[in-house]
Amino acid sequence: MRVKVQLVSQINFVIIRITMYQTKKILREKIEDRLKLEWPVTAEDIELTSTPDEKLGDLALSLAFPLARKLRTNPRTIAARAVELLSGLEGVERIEVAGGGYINLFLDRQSFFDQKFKNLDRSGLEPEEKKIIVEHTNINPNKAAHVGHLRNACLGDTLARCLRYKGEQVEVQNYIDDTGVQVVDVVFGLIELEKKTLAELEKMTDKFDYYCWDLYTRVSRYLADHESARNRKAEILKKIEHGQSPEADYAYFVSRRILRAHLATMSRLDITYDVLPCESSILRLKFWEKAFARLKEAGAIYYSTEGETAGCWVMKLEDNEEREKIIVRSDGTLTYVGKDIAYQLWKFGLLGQDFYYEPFATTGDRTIWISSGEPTDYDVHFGGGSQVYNVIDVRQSYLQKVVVQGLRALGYKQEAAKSIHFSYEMVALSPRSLSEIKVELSDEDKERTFVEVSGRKGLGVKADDLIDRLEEKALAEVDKRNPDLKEAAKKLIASQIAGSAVRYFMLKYARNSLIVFDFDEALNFEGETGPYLQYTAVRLKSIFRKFEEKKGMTGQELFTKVADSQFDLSQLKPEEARDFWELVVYGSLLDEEVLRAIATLEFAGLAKFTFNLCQKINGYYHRYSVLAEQNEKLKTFRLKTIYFAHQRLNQALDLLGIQVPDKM
RNA sequence: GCGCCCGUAGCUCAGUUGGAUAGAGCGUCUGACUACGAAUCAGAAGGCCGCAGGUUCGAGCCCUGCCGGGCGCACCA
Repeated sequence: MRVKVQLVSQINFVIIRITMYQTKKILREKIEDRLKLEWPVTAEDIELTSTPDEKLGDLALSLAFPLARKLRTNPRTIAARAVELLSGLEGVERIEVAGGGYINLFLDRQSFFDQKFKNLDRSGLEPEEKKIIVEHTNINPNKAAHVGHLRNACLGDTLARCLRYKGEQVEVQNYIDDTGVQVVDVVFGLIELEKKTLAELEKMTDKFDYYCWDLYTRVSRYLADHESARNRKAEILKKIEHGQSPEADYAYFVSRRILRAHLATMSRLDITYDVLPCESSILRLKFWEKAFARLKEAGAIYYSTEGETAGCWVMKLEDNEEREKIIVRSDGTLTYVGKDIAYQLWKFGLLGQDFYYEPFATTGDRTIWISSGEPTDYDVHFGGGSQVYNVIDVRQSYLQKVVVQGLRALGYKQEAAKSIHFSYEMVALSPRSLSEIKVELSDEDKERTFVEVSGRKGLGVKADDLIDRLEEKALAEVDKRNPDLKEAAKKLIASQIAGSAVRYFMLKYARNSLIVFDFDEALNFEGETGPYLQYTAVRLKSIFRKFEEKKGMTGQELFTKVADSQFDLSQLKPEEARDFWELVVYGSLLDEEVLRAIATLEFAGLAKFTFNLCQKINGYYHRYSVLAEQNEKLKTFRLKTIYFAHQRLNQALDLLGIQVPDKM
């Protein structure tokens, strides 16, 4: 079932962005001012890191080590002098030398607490780009989506969320290759093997993407075995590229129908798009011709007259003079790279031309627009970004380099530098998962410890199958714990749990790490998983629900309206003071984690951070009862503490695309 | 052959861009539900960080070589 889900982002936590990022920023400047009077230090030398243990301090400087080398003296001497120079720093309680020369800072907790909990909306994060384009998903519209596509979409969607959190304007594009060879294969199958008319296809109601998944595999095998059929395939390709033919009508029908299936699959994970640029529109509007003329003019490509590439337009590779990449084939047709160069130019607004658009679908209150080669009634525009992320797996690194080289050759140095290939490793299948989906392996594949997902071979775990299984399992768990809920509510919750499981699973691995997909791991709801994070947030939510029921006051009202001076940190027992502090400091690191994630294009750290935050939260309220606390001041203090943690967690979960139900 | 990536606990993986005692989850073993929700929490065991050199105050991280595995190098995308 497809459940329309609400975006979590708009409601609760618009205001609260308590962050260590800003504290560090201010401290760094002050430290630099003081130290540079005596030593040759710059802002970059002053890196405030966390200490390995809370007892050692809150923030650490290791600059004594490199400085000692430069000044030919002892790190401890430097550190000791630095402590003198930094004495009385605002917001810092004391400074100590530790180890071989670490300078450890202990923040003034009361003032950090007071200040941070008052200045709620000062994050210190600022946008740097005019507009950022994130291209992801990009599934050939000829078959069902599989787990490999899910990794791509989860990474791309999370990147977009992080960039938006930072304050950037983000446009999410999903490129649709509706005239490519993969669609051609399925059209060939429908016409030549299945002998289906368009009218018959339109009557097919269920799982068209699954039907095409099988058909595509059959066609691939058929074409491998029947060389004579390849002429017919080539003919279909040309007709589809040219448009205005029965074959093109099939391609249009297939690609749109499958595209809708993909969008439905992705919406199950709360993933959506702004615009769907189609290859057919690029061809119709002759984007390539413009790019072609410019590439020729700039001498970026040339007509080859000898060797294997005779009769083709080719590009020499910058890093390897020996090699050349064919851009236009000897029969005059365009390779994928050629189209991609034109597309990349358009993304930066360098083509001097835009697509036409029309609405294709809506998710929530957002419209998804699709490109058109013909004028429409809608005055909307896309593209024209100042920075572009292409989320594409690592196997296409070489082609991405060629695209960027094309931009550089045209003199667009800036845009070339701002073209970022977000590469990631593929998803492969374990032998066990293969036996679960009952596929037969070639003898060669049987020797391997894992097998690459392949749409052509039909080797893959379909995205909807995985999500279905997760929902089924989640529904059973929800039913067990909340038997009184209505059926629709249970299903909605199950879908949210399934989504969180998929998303966390796809994000927890570093992008360079190959995922060998295993059902047992993906279906796990305990430990470091999406549902664990969700569960933590749900329990916090219910604490505040109960609080509101009793007191008629929301957590936010308590947090923002009840004065901080009511409670003095020194009244806490040392153990609780420590646990409180650890939770607050850790929670305040979120913004830095987001910036790091963007800088390194690595979300595993953000996922792990969120998980660790959950562990700390669970531990905290396990040790200190909140609503049952008799001392009202202490109770208020604890409520505010977990409210803060709750908000930070909600923000982190929103970035990971994980939704928080009321119960689960 | 050339290029890129990976090798860390029994398994799956982190490791903050060279910093303090290498961390999680799963699995195994102990313990905690008359509940602010046990999808949880507390604890234990488990490591020549593939191997060998080098760089330096300091290396899982950087350099070189080797071993093992993967992916690219199409007139496919």
